[in-house]
Amino acid sequence: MPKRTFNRLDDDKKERVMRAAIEEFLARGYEAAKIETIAQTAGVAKGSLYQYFDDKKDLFLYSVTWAIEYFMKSIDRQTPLKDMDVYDYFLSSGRERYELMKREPLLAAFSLDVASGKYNSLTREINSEYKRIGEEYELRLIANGKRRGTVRDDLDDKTLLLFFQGVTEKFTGEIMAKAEGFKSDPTEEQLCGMENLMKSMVSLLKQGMGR
Amino acid sequence: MPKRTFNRLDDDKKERVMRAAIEEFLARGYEAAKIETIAQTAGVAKGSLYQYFDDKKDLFLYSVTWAIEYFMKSIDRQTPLKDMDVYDYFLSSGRERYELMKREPLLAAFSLDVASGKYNSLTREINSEYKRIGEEYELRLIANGKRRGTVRDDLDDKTLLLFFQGVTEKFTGEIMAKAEGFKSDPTEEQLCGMENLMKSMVSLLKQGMGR
Amino acid sequence: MPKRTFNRLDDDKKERVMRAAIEEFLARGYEAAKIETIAQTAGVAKGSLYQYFDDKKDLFLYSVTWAIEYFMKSIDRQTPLKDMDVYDYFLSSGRERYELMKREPLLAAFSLDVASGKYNSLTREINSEYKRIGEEYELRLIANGKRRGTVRDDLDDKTLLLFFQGVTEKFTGEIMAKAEGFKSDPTEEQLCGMENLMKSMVSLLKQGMGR
Amino acid sequence: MPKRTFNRLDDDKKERVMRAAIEEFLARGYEAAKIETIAQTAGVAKGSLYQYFDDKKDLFLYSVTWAIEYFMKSIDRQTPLKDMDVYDYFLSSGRERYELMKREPLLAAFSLDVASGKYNSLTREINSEYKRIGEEYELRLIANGKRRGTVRDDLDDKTLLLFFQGVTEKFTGEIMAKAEGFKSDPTEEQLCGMENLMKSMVSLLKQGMGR
DNA sequence: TATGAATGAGACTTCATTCAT
DNA sequence: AATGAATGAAGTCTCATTCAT
Repeated sequence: MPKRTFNRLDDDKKERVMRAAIEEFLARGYEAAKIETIAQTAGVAKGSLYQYFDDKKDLFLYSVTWAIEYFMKSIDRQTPLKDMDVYDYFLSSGRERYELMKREPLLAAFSLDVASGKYNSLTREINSEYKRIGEEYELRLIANGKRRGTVRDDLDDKTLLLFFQGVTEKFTGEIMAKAEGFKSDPTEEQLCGMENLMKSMVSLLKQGMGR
Repeated sequence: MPKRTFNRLDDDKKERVMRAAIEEFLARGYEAAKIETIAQTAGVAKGSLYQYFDDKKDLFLYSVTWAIEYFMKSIDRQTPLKDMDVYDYFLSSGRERYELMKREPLLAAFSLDVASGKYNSLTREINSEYKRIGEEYELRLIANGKRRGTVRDDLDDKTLLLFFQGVTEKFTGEIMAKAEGFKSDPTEEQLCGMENLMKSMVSLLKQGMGR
Repeated sequence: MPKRTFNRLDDDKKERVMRAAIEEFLARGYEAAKIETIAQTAGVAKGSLYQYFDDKKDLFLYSVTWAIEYFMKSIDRQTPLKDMDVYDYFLSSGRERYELMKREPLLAAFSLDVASGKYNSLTREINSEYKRIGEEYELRLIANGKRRGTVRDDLDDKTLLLFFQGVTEKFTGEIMAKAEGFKSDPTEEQLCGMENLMKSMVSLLKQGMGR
Repeated sequence: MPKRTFNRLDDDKKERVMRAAIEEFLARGYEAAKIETIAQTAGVAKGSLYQYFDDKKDLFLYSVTWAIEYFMKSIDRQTPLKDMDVYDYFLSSGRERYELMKREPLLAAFSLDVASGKYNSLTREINSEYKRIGEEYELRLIANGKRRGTVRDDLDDKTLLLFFQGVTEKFTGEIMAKAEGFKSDPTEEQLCGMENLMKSMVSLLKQGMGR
C-alpha cells in the first residue's frame, strides 16, 4: 500500500508515477524493472518513490491495484451491466472494448499479464484480493446466464469460469498484439478485423457454454 | 545452444543439469533464478555450467528446447495420433495425460509457462522455432476435424486455434495446480475429479468448435 | 568520460578518486588493477565509482586525461615557453623539473608509462587525441630550432621527434627510478646527480640533433 | 623454468608452444593472456602446458628467455661483432636487421616490449638476468667506441647507454610499427624508407655520442 | 518533502589450476 | 605423458535502498 505521502500528491503526479511504474513492469517484468527508470519516466526523484512506497514490491503491488481499479471504473462507466448476458457482455461492446484497449494499451496489456498469471510469484498473495474482483463479476454473469437459460447447467460454475477466462484471455491477448501492430491509427479494415475476432470469440463462447 | 562440452556429458549428468535449471527457472522466473542454485541442485560446480553453456540466457533457452523435446517424445510415444480427432485427442488420454503431468510435474509446468507466454521477452526469438511445433500439430487436428465434419467451418483455422489453445492451456494449468495440491498420491476420488475436469473441457471444446 | 555525477563532486573527492585510480593502475597495470582497491584508497564505496564512470575502462581513460591535464597545467605555469629553444626546454628547468617529479611522482610515473606506450592496447584509440597534445608542443620546439638554426635540417621533423622522445623518455624514466630510490628527502649530492643527468641528456640531445 | 617434460618434447612442439605463448602475451599482455588460447594455438591440451611449466608466470618468464635466446642466436650468426663499432653495429646491418624483424615480427615485437619495460612488474626480478645480457653487449660497444675514439668520453658509460637505448628502442618500435603496416611484401620504396630511417638513427647516434 | 549521491550485498562470469581418465 | 572436464576464487558491475541536504 502506498504511504500517506503518496495520497497527498496531486492527481497528475500520482498518475504519472503509476503509469511509469506500469510501463516499466510491463516492458521488463518485475525483476528486471528498474526503480531508476520508473522515477525518470515519472519525472520524480528516485528517493521520492521511497517516500511514496515501502519498496519495489509495494510499488508493484499497488500498480496492479491501480490498473485494475482504473479499468473497473472505465468499464463500469461504459456498461451499466445490470443483469447483462454473458455473450452480450462482449458483443455489446465490440468496438468500444477495442477502443479502450486502444486508448489505454498500457493498462490493458498490464492487466492481461496480471490476469493470465505472469507475476504469479508476486501476486499469488494478492490474488485472493484482486483476482476475485474480476472473477466475481464473471461468475455473476455465468450465474445470470444459467438462471435465464442461456448457459448450460450440466457443468459447475467454476468449470465454466475456466472456460470463459481461457477463451477471453487468449483472444484479448491476440487483439492486443494486433493493436500493437498498427500503432497509431488502425484503418477501418483493421477495426473490422478486430470486430470479427470479437464476434468469433463470442460465437465460440456461446456455442461452447450455451445450452 | 549448449557447447560441445555439454553434449559429451553422460546422460545422467545432462539430465540432472537440465532438471535443476528448469526447476529454478520455474520457481523463480528467469531474472531471479540463480546460476549458483542451479549448480548446487545439479551437483556440479558453478563454473561447469559455463563450460556447458555460454551464459544464463543460453542455459534458459536450452531448458525450453529440452523440456519441449522431452515432452514431444513422451507424447508421441503414447498417442499414435495418426489421423486423430481433436476431441479424442484429449479424451483418449484422460488419465494418461494426467499421469504424465503427475510423473513430470516440473516439465509440464515449465512447458505450460513457456507456451502461455511467460518468458515471452526471452522466447519471442525462438518462438517461431519451437512454439510452431506445437501449433502445427494442433492446426492439423483442426484441419482434420473440419474435413471429417466434426469442426465448424464458419471460422478460420487460426481463430479456432486461439480458442483451442485458450481453453486447453487454462484447464491444463488448473489441473496442474490441483496436482500440486495432493503431492504424493492422489486418491481415487481426486483422480476422478481430474478426469471429470478433462471431460468437461472436451465437452466445452466440442460444443464450442463443433458443428 | 566521467558521468555528470563525477563532475558535481567537490574537488577534494574528485582528486582523491583520480589519484587512487592512477596509483592502482600504475602499480598493477590495467588488467590487474582492482576497482575495490581504488575505491578503498579513495575512501568511497565501490558502487560510487560506477556512479562516476561507466566502467573500469572509462575510469582508466579518464585517469590518463586527468594526469595529462594536471601536468600540462603545472608545466605551463612554470615555463612561459613562448618561443623556447629545444635544449633550453630542459636545461632551463633542471632542478625545477626534478622538483615536479618529486612532488608528483605518481602522476609523473603514470604519464611516462602512458607516453612510452604501456597501456597501448587501451590508449591507441585516444592517442590521436592526447598523445598529439604533447607531440605538437615538441614538434613546435623542433621547428623553432630549425628556424633559428640550432637544429639540423637534414632530417625531417618526425625523425627528429623520434630521437627527441626516445632520449627524453629514457632519461626521465631513469630519473624517476632514482627518485623512487631516495624516497623522502634527497641529499644535496643526489640532487646534483639528477642535475648532471639532465645536463648530460641535454648535451647528447644538442650534439645529436644540433647543427 | 620449464619442467623436464618440456625439454623432452620434440623441437617442433617446443617451438609451437613458445610461439603460441609469445603471440598471446604480445597481443593481450600478461594478465589478459589466456592459457586456453595459448594451448589451442599451439595445438596441445591446456593440461599439457601445466606439465611443461609450473604456472602462467613460469611460462611467461620462459617466453622472455626463449625469445631473447632465439634473437641472440640469429644476431650472432649474422654479425661476428668481434670488435665492432657502435655505429657500424647498426649501419652494417641495415636491411639485414629489417629482414630479421620482417622474418620474426613476433619475436622482435615481443623482445622490444620486454626491453622497453612493459611487463616490468613481472620481469623486474629477471631483469638482472636477461636485461643485462643485452646491456652487456651494448656496454662493450660503447667501451670499444671510447677506446678507439669514436665515442665521446666526457660522459660515463651508463649515461651513454641510456642515450643509446632510448634512441634505438624508439626507432626500432617505429620501424616495427611500419613493418606491421605493409604486412606481406614491402615495396622497394618502403624498404628504402626503412633504410633511411636506420641511417637517420645512426647519424643521430653518431653525432650525439660521437666525439 | 524532494532530491540524488552513497552504499554494499549479491549476481554473473572468467579463467588459472587441478585431477581423473 | 596427454587430455579436457571440473573447480571455485576472485573480479566486475548492478541496483534496491538509505541518508544527508
